Amino acid sequence: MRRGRSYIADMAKRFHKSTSLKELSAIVRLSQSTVSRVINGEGDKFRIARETQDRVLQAAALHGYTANTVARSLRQKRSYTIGVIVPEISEGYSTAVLGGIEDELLKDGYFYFVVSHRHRPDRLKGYQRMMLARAVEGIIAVDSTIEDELPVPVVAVSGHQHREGVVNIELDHGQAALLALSHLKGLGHRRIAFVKGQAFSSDTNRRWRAIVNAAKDLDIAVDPQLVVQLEGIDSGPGPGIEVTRQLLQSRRPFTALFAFNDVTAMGAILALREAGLRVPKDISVVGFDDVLAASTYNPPLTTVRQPLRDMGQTAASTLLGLIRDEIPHPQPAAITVYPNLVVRKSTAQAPAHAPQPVAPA
Amino acid sequence: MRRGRSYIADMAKRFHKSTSLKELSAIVRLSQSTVSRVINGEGDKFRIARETQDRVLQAAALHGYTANTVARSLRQKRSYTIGVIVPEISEGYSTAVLGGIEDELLKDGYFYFVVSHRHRPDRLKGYQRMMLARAVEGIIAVDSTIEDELPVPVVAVSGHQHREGVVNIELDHGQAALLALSHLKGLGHRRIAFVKGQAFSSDTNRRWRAIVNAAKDLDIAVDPQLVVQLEGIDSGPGPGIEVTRQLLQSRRPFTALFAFNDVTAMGAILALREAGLRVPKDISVVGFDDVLAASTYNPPLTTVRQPLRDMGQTAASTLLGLIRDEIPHPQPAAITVYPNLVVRKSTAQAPAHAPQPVAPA
DNA sequence: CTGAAAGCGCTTACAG
DNA sequence: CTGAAAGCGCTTACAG
Repeated sequence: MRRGRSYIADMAKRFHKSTSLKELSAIVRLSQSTVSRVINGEGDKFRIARETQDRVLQAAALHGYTANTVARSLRQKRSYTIGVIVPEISEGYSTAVLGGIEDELLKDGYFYFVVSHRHRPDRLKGYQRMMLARAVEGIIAVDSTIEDELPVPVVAVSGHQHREGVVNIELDHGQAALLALSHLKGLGHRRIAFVKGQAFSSDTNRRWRAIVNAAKDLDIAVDPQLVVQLEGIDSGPGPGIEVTRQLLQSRRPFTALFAFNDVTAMGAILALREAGLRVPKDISVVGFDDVLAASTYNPPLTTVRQPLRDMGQTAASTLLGLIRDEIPHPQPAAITVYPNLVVRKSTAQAPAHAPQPVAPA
Repeated sequence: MRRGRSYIADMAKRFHKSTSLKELSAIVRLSQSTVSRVINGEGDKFRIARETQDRVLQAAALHGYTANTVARSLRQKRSYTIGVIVPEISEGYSTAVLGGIEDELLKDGYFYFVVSHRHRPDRLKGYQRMMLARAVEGIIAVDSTIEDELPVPVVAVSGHQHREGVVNIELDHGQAALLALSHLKGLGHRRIAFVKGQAFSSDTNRRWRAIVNAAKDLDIAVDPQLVVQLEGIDSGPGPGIEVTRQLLQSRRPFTALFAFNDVTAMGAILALREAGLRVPKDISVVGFDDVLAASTYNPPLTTVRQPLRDMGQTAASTLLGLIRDEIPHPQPAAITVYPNLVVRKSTAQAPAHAPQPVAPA
């Protein structure tokens, strides 16, 4: 390989040795033990002379000493790192949660690895192993199911894993369903279509049961013919468009649609519009999550808001608590978080008669 | 702290010692050296008997041995980890790039830390230090400027840092501007408004210069009164709404608007609509990036597509090349990547006369 | 109050 | 072909 004249400089930079504890202690003429203690803020605990401490700290600052985290990890058998597993990284739901996780983790000096399994079980398993080999102290699984018993604490966000040792951060789906359905009922909707989530999403069943219950309580009939389910692993609007077209094709009348999530709601709106139906004039649509794009969509989405960022924060602080063993046993199986309804422009008064699609469906 | 009866079990799990090299070698009655070599696939290189190798591999599989990465890192002075710095994690642009980075990195056994600086210089600096203390072997900066000379290679995605040792992955902005403006010109637009990016975004100036050049080439006049600039650090549609309102208030006629990015385009459309203007009938709007939401927006956005995921992949593979010193010197200062125009529904034939806002502006 | 020494779990010259 | 031993850079009993 040919190299230019910057090679030497490059190499020097590459192998730039940052000051080690050994060097620093030689400089201040103290043992590594003492210097280490001062650096780690245990100076007072060991009653090291203030003056000595200052000398150490100054020298450290002067030489830009930062402890090598790898060595520290090896010795302490702690990595100050956790692993986060999400289904898909380039996607609103996961990233909102990641934002919350970051807030909480970094202020405690923890870093995190992120991996996305893209709904492939082998990737999910493989990454678990790799993260463990990297000594992560805990794992946060976002909308992903960890099947194995892991040697570190795990917190599941929307995972619903009722296994000993995992704490779930879960939304109150009963509340969510009630919020959405009573809003729709209040607007006069009686014939409501439902789009269930993909089978692999752990929220799917819980939310559906909650909807069935809420419908019963509110005295709303759930017509099985108006219930469709998302398929495939595509997390974009495609599957929502698809099932809405099917719904339309069945010619079963409805005036409102409750989608599994916002992206699906957007897909549904596309399909409705394609069939010549107006939202919300002809059909009201309610989404779920309140992702960033929900408010700028046209029409802005009425949606059940999940406090995604809070959920990330809670997941992180809970995991940290678990790692530090600060959470009293028995550990809670779940921490419930509450949704609220954000009413925007995709819902309106129900029309007198359920409309029919006009365009080529 | 009170503990339930699962405490012992918990602790056992927490301190679960995975098999060490020492243990494994005791089991197979070989030295750690030999076992280590076999595990690392250097068995043949050291001419270790096939049979011996098999015995080692089997025992490793049986006892689920995985080398402790922390110890390995310390010894080799390599971490197989890189750091990624983004402005904001919960945002379409960065996450698309992250997806590409992940693809490339994980297949080579590398992991990455992500941190977001949220446009605060102190966070940016602090994170650099923390990542370096964690021995990252390289850094990818997404739309962020690294000012210091770092002891590891850095690759900048849309960073434009022409400093020795950093490789920039950059879009061909000249091409991008030409694509957008000739599309608009072809539709008969002559009075075009421009929304420039925030001053802190490193793309802002380059793109603007490219636009000015392309306009000259295409013989399109750039009216300074129709040029506005985004302000603040909000990465949502807010700033776009704001400046479009100002534009409207100036009552300077225009028939098309070229936004700095898709989110801004969405904000602009909101503001236009608020003023009673229809998109694309009255005003055509062109976005930039082609984030996920662009295609589902209403109207679906005509936009200049940046191959974000590819840019992430290229950034990662380039960084890996730099780390392994496989890239010939002198290193390229930049790797250029090409945009393309995605024509959707937010642009149309220019109206005969520039429209005026009708609603309370 | 401070230090000498062991050891975390690997990899890798060096020796045979 | 295989192994004994050093050492990566820390922290932390243990000793005084």
